[in-house]
Amino acid sequence: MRIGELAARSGVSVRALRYYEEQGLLQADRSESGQRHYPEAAADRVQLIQTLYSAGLSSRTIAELLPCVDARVSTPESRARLAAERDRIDAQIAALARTRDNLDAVIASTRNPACGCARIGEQDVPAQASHSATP
Amino acid sequence: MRIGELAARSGVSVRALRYYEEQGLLQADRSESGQRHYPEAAADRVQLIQTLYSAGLSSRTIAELLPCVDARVSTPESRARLAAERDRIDAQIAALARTRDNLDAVIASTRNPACGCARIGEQDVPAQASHSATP
DNA sequence: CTTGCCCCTGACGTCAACGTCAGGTTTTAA
DNA sequence: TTAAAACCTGACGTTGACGTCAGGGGCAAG
Repeated sequence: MRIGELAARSGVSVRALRYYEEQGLLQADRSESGQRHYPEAAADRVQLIQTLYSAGLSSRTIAELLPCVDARVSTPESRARLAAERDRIDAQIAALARTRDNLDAVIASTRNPACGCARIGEQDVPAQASHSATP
Repeated sequence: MRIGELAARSGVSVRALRYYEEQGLLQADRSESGQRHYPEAAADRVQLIQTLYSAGLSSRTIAELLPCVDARVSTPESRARLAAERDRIDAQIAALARTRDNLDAVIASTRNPACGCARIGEQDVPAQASHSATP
């Protein structure tokens, strides 16, 4: 399939697909005249790329990890890299969950202003100068 | 306290604090000579702002929501806004969890390439799956 | 007084993931 | 055959949350 159809199928722009290729995330065969031609599986790959982007990975990181995902082989370094990204995502999930709970508390307190609910931002930070770290 | 100390305490840059003020997220008293002066509570507020940023909220959204957090009152619109952000964060958490599970599967499969683990990116796509014969 | 550190206000620079436009070629529909 | 649609390669524009630099002021210590 050509780039327009892939864009339509995967829900990203043509420009984005060309950008992915530029970043080494997506390969394409070229026709005689230079037009890109993709196999069916490209749609899944684009979905995967989008998923990883939305998880906060950069193009460079994705480019480093995709080959080992493709081949399903990993060096110790790539395994460490994968595990590190997994842990980063875990931490991000935890932080988001705390934020969501805080938002819920705010919603509850603003719904009924008379209550003595805990204030948002007052989690349990006994010491000072602590970054957003593991609870 | 002055801006340098607040920056050191909250772990963000002086530039960021001035930016927050510019965006209407953080108020400061001014000394005679124009220097910013913050109360102790400002550190907590900066933490909150950082938390909301890291949850993917924009300056504008934060600026719209902070007053109702402060006053703990909400109009129907702001409640809806808060709930919408909460739901967005929930969805983001779910997507991240799926990505993390995918990453775990990749890690497992690359750790032991001989196993027949599911491939990443194949979540629930019941459409046709024409695999080239990968043993 | 002057040295050094902190502070001020602009204002331009950065970076990533694209959007968009220009100018030209290829493919497809009429 | 021809016109529209799709594609190509540059290359510049956009956005958000700052970084960084320039140029100048304020204040306690030596």
